[in-house]
Amino acid sequence: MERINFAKIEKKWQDRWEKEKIFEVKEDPKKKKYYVLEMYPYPSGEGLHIGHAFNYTIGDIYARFKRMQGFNVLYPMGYDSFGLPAENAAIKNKSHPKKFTEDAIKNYIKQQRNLGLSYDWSRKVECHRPDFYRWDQWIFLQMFKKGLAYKKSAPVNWCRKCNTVLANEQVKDGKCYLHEDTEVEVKHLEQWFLRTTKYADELYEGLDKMKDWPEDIKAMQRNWIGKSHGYEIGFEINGSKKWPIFTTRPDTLFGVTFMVVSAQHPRLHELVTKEQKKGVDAFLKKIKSTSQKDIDELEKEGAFTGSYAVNPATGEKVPIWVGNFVVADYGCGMVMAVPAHDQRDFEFAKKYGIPIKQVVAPLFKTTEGKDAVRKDILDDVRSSIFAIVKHWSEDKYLCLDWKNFNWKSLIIGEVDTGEKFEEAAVREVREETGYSDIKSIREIGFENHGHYYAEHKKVNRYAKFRTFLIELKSGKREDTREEDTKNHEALWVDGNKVSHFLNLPNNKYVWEIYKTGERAFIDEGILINSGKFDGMNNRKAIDEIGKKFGKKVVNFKLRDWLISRQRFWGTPIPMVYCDKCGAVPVPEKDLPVVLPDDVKFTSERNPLIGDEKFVETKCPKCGGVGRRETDTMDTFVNSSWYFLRYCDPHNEKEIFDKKKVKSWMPVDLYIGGREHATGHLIYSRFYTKFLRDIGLLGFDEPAVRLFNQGMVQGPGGEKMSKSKGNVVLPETVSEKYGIDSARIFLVSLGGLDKVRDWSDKGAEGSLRLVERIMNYFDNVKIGKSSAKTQHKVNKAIRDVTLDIETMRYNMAVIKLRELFEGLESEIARKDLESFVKLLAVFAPHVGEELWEKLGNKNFVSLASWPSWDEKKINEEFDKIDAAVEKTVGDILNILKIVKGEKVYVYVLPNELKNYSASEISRRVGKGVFVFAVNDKAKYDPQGKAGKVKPGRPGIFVE
RNA sequence: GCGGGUGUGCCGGAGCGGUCAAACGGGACAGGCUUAGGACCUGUUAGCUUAGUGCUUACCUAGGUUCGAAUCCUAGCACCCGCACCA
Repeated sequence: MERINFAKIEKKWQDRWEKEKIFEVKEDPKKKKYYVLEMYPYPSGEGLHIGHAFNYTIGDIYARFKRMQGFNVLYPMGYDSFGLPAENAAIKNKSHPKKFTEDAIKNYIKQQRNLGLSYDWSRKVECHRPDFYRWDQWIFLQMFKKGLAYKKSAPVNWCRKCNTVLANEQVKDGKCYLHEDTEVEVKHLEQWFLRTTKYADELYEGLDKMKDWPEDIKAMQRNWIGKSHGYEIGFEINGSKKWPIFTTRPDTLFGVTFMVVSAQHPRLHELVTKEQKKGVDAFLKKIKSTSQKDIDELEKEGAFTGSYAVNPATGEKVPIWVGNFVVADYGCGMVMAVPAHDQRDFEFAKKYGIPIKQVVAPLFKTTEGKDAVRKDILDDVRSSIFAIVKHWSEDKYLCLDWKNFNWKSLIIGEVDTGEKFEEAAVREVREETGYSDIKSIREIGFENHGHYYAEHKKVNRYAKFRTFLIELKSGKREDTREEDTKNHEALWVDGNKVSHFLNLPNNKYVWEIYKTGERAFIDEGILINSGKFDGMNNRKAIDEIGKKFGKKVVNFKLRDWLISRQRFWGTPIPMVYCDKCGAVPVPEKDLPVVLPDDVKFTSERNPLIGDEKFVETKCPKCGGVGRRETDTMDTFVNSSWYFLRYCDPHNEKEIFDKKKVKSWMPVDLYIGGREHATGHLIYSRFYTKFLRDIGLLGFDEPAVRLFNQGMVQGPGGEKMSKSKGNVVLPETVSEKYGIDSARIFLVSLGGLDKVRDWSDKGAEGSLRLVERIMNYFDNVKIGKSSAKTQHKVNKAIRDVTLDIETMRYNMAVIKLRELFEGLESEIARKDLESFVKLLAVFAPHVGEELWEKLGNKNFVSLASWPSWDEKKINEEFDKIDAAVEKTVGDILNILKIVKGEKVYVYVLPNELKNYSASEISRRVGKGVFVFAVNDKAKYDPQGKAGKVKPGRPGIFVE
């Protein structure tokens, strides 16, 4: 087959599309709008790789599809052109980041054009241009007016490599999001923040309504915003002021034995007494010197401040510690510590010898079987013990087998009046087993309660158990009384078999605690040591105790967005500092504050700082000497609203025309990477809500539907990277297979949201398809479609339409393939055109070429999407195909037996239609003569065909 | 620890109650076409078996629901991803 010159075809159509501006759109009240958007890229010097191509192809296919369906499709592209790499490149080459950036953009545009993407290029936005970033500054001023932009001193994340601070969202795993090898340091600086927390609740609750966003992204945002319900409880400190603390577990209030304040708490010094200052300072110094990495596995540490708080529930005085595990800006920066019921507090208390007070006890209530609590019998409340008795020389434990009750237990016993628990444990072991030579005894875990029917005593027993480990010194035994031992047999059980041996849940539980080590009890249980709340279920007690001692509050993990960056290549923050007036906003009429073009990039330092022309200005308020803010904004500020600017990209009077935005927004389909889940995708939601509240927008969320594409990896399943040398470039791919084949290949590799590996073999497969299609068009006869063809075409239109709609492009391509396989050598023009239309969204250049070949003068890109006729779809045809399939198999089987001879095959068309004979003939190859026959008797004198089962085609051989 | 997700043939990957030994592609193998072919066409690709069939074992594992399960439920295992000292 002659090689097709894809490069020529691609160029031809890309030029025509551009020349005739067919993808440029205007608002049109007569058409329904559809806004398809891919996250605009940072124009890096490296250009696009095949992963980008995949990303854009997803959107392009959808945009083309919607356009052909008659929607007025807005499908723009732009560049996130502020950012560090450009600045670093400028420093390296002693040039200006603008030059670097604009070169990179040119390259991007060229590459994207070559992918055949149907962007409306007239709407391109580039955020490094003053006509864009002046509106960043304008929004900042609106936020400033509303108190949503503010400056404060705070501990901030500093990246040494970026030489600037970072937002919380830009710190991943303690590392900088741009430099995975660089640990973020903490610095205390005056910085500008945007008050994202004002919208925390709406950002959180709004997620429930976003049905067309992926679950995982919404989960990540929920987790990031971190809404939690709890109570604020005031603790009196040092006899005077009340400090509030936040807790989700007020049910454990009676168990508070100390308080912990954050080491970063701004009011820490008020708590530290003279006597303790030295200790606290030493502690603070120590934790400052620990690197972020160590903090990850850090043990809980702290120091006593010397102050005390009063527990409002018990009136007890408890010490206040400073600790490294309390976050300063979450909740109140101080926590009530309940070591018995919080694992962190538990570890801290163990380490510093602080008392542990249990206030919740696990309850094991038997509700089934013969031991189930009986309703008609009163409870008998008793104090009881479990004893874990360890063998004097081996790893064995003494257990009881209660044959008549089907219990397998540890040593269980009741505490007599006036007796201590330990004494009872020792006594019970002696009475029930005879062992009496004890080396040591210690308590294990917490009190736990059992509620069951005790058959041997005929009572409902409510037992409060404490557990003791008793180690024997020797096997010395005393005599036992028969009445104590008649119900059970004492056995020594191997340490690793005890867990299987025991069959009572509470026994299993205390054994588990003994084996795995003691820890805080955090599960559901019954309150104890809690005054009048004793006996209450702790879940219920959360509200009961919370209400009594505090007030209900909601807390968020989300922090305000730190937007100051100590770098040049970003939007200047429009503020002026004046000795008299303080921080003064630049008046709107003076916007934009423009980045100078003539600065020298000589060092790592932000060159704005030394640029007197930029810095020196007048105070807008008093006219006196003013100095401009030299920090710039985080680049995520630009991406928080760029999608609005596409609606009205050249407006010089205002940020955008409200009417235009109203007619295009919100984005109907937003495509981009998962990595933006908790950054860009939260920021842009925040901006949308703010702009709505100042009256510019009439909707709540920027994007109706979000789609996260999967990553494209290198051939071996490895991430593409320059260092590995496995980067696949779209240019190379285009040259080898044509970009249309590559587009088809990329989207056929399985779900679009799944990871995929590039493979040359796979791309060849798609190329074969494209070549076969083009070849078919060279030979096809245009005439009439058979009913079968009509069936196939209509069914394919229906299926492909649905598959594209639901973004199952891989399935759509398969349906297209199947359709193509089934096309016959003669076909109606309309059906052939439908096929081209379906193909054209995936393979736009080839689509146009074939469209033209069919004699069309317009563009298939603007043709209307084919509709299908349900009446033409007849599943019978698929059954016939299956029958043909089967018959071919059968014939080939027969051929194996009658090898080498001429074979005549007669096909009885009980299931097959007449035309199937030629299809069968084609597939079984030469040397076999296939005939369709109607008169069975005539061709089948022996009646062989009669043996054929109904529902299958009959064949027989002459 | 919390949260999201995934487990199917040699590989990628459809299927999500019967029409499933399981689409489609890739690979491998066989045959045809041809001077030749890495190009194209046709077929095979769990095992056994038959002249068009039938059977067995199969969709991570173990149970369950059902006349019937790759598909639904329960438990477990494995892997991937995100967040994580958030009180």
